[in-house]
This record gives sequence, C-alpha cells and structure tokens, in this order.
Amino acid sequence: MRMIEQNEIFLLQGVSYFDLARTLDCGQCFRWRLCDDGFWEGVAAGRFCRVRQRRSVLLFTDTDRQSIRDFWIPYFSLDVDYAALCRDFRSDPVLAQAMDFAPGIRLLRQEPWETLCSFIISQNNHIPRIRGIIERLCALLGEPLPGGMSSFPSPEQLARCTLEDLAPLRSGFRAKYLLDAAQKVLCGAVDLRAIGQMDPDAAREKLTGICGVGPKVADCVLLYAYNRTQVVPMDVWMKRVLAVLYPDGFPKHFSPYWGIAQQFLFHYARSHAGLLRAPL
DNA sequence: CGCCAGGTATGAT
DNA sequence: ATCATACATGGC
Repeated sequence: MRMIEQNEIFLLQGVSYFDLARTLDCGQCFRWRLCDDGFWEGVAAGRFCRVRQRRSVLLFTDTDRQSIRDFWIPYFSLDVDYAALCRDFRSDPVLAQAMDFAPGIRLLRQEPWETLCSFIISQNNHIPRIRGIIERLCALLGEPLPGGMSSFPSPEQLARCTLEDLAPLRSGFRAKYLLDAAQKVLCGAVDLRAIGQMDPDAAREKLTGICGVGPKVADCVLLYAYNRTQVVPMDVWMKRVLAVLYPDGFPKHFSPYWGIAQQFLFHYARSHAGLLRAPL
C-alpha cells in the first residue's frame, strides 16, 4: 500500500481483500452513511472523515496524512494480512462459499465505549433503528465536529443524564442500561483500559457486570473494539449457522480467528435467511 | 396491522 | 442449571 495526495484528496493504493461498503454495512458499526457522491462519511473515536473505494484504491477526504496512517488504516484493519487469512479460511468449504458470496469484509478496530453502548442498544432491535438511536444520542449529547456530525458522547456526558433526558432517543428499555454503563465506567467499577489487557473470560466477566450486558453484547465488544479475534458473538444467526452448517461444531483449526470468520458467516446467513430461518 | 428484531433480566421449575 | 416471558419502539 502507498499513499499519495491530489489536492486535498488522499489516495491509498494497492488495497486488496477489502470491500469498504460491506465492511461498513455488515452490522459491526452503525455511524457510517453512504452519500450521493459515493463517499461514505462517518465518525470514529472523535474523528470525522469521508472515504470512497474505487477498485484497489481508497480515497480519503476531510482528514490528513497522519490520521490516515496512524488511525484510519488500523481502524479498517488494513494493516492485517487478510490475504493469508483468507487463503487459510478457504480450506473450509462453508467458509469458502461465504467468502465467495461476499468477499472483503474486514474486522474494524472500534472505540470501546462507543462499541459497548452501540451493542447495548442493539439488543432485541433492528439495525436501521439501532442507527437511528445512536444518531440521536450523538446529536443530543456529543460534541459537534467539523463536517457536521457529532462525536459519540463520553461516559461523563451520559452519566450526567437522567432517564427523562434520554427520552428523545426513543431507545425504550435500553436507556437505563446506558446510564448504568456510564456510571460504572465513570466511577471505575468497569475500567475499559484495563479490559484491554485482560483475557477474554475475565473481560467478559467484567463487562457482564453492567446491567443490560449479557454474553452476546460482551463478546461483540471484545471482538469489535478489543480485536479479540478468537471470540465469536453467538446471536440467533450464528446459532443457525452452527446448527445447520456446522452440526459437529466449528473446526478447531481456525480457533484464533473464528471471530473474523464469523463476519463472513453472519453476513452469509442473513443473506440466505430462507435457507436458515426455520431451525434453531 | 401485526410480526419481529445482532438479547437480557427476572422469576418460575 | 435451564426455561419462559416481558420488555419499548418502530421498520417492514
């Protein structure tokens, strides 16, 4: 990969095994929007940018060279050798089919606090509605950023709120969970920095101490924010995949990376609902 | 209009 | 331990 600049637009060339649209639209993140001009715009960790893909080239605007190198490349996992990973995955026929159906999905490295809140909101909810709630949350409590979007509100900002303050989010029963998460993170009962140093079982134990955080939400945080690639969040779709496509369990061979494989399988399952819907 | 959603807390066996 | 049920809301 190499980066060149053409009047305010940064071009990242030689990008492979990457599909921007699928990566941003596969249910791991909720704050990116496709604009009419083909650019995706979004905010991550308090940074706004616009990005578009043309074959093996990524075009960035509203950011700078250093942010791309130090933040956006790791954010999109463009520093990870997916060629080797996908070659390995291909030895499994089910995974090969899922990757052929929708190649290029990469695991994002997202900010832990935002990821925690996002997946608290995700429970028993539709993806379009998850997006709406998060958008209203950021507009209500986040800091305005250049570009028109707002940052994700900090634990402090959220902890200052009452349930009534959060009513405009229309987040239903989840609002009290958000407040509990904010309080526990603010007072140090849950130390998001320390969780980054813990093994997945200890981390899961800590996270599920937050009201509204069960095993599925905790695992989403471990995978999508802490890059614990061995963790597989078991939602209804992955349970169906397991029951129908892997009746003898997931092959052990890829165990350090099953979380990444999960992304292809999750997307494949949702796109073939008819084949997988009935059983559980 | 009902059905259901990237689940979890709660109370009952 | 395991199992059923309620849960707020609105996209489809």
